[in-house]
Amino acid sequence: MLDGSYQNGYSVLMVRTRQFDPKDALNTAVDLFAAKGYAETSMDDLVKATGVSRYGIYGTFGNKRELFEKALDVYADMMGRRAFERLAKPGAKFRHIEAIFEARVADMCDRDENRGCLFIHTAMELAPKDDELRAVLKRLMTRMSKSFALGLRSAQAAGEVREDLDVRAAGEQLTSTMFGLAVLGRSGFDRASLDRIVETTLAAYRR
Amino acid sequence: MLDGSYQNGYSVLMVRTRQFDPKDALNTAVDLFAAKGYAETSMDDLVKATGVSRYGIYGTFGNKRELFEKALDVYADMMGRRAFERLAKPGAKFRHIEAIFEARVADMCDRDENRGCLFIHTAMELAPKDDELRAVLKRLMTRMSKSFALGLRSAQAAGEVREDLDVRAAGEQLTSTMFGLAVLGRSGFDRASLDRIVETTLAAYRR
DNA sequence: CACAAACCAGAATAAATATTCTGTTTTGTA
DNA sequence: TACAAAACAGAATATTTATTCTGGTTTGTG
Repeated sequence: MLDGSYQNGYSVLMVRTRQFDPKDALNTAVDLFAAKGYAETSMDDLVKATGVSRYGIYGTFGNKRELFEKALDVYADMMGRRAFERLAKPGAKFRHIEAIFEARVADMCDRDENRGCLFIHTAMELAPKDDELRAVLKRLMTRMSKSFALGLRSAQAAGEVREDLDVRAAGEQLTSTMFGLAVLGRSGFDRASLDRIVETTLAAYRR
Repeated sequence: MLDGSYQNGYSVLMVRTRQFDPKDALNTAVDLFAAKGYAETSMDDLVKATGVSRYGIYGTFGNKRELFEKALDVYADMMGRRAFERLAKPGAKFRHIEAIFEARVADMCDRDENRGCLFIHTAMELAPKDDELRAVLKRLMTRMSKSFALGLRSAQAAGEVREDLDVRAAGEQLTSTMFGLAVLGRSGFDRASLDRIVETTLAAYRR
């Protein structure tokens, strides 16, 4: 039975419980996909990294494509919750934006294993031939841009940011910069370079 | 004989001439790799798109990896010649930088078939596990940054750019922006958004 | 305890694909 | 024109990999 209708407490009589936490497995999948992208991450990589059997993966997550889409959701959620949610709340300050970029730079050049970026992988390998995924991606990135814009608006109100800044355009610029940093980090640019890019960008916003 | 020692006018007695222009074939390979990346471009795709037989491709370019590396060279050369060379010459103006971004935006959202970016594909799929390729990429991108910096310096001398701009940092920022634009373009952002990003970035440089 | 449903490990299958091989065709010189 | 080197088209091979299948194991309930 591989139709996924069981694979969890959906049957009246559950006899054997699964021996892994789907949440953990999904997080591991997120890391793998973010690091290597869709095509370069094999089901075998996923089996080994999660310690979950093929049966478990297919039964719980469907096929590779569905697993990837779930991973993309989780990734976007993580980014949203960890960083961007704060910007939409009242009282957001410029330092919250700075913190997002500090974390991004750290992710993109400090680790031994570069953490990659699931958005970029999706944009480059999947988006061109998958209209739905491209739409998802656009929505997620637009949300990012809008969060930045809201944060900048708050910072403007707090007198931290130039009054004449077009926060919508700046939000889009910051989103673009997030991806540019990742590409340069992957290409071996050091932390100092990435820091300079962030500082140059943000300096133009400050009052 | 697949050792590549013939495959062109290298033998004393050439009997049959190849029926394709290696230059054309390589340009086609550049387009394919730039659009789809390394893994997603199969040798079969290359055979079909170039019209060249497997024998011709392997004999002339070696294997897939070598062909990709040659394509990356050509791609970097094209970018260098078409756009960046101008920035290093005396008398470079701000409009030359603007023109580079206009062309980039056009490439990334005007075409039916998005033209992609070989640098990003290389950075995302190959660079992490290939030290040499990562070094090549870093060198190429550094060259881009320096070209931008030189152009900005000239524009500064011509009074078009703020005197207090750190042209090195700005050059790196523009390089990063080139990649950010490509990622957003692939994700379905429209021309207006990309134009706003470019304008926001460049506006901060103007005197 | 015994059953059966759901799980697990890993083998089997099928498809894709990089690379090599084979039989045929071309063509500059003798 | 005949030869042979080199090119061509496409078949064969070997490898990788997504997915399914199989045989055995676990465990909540009767």
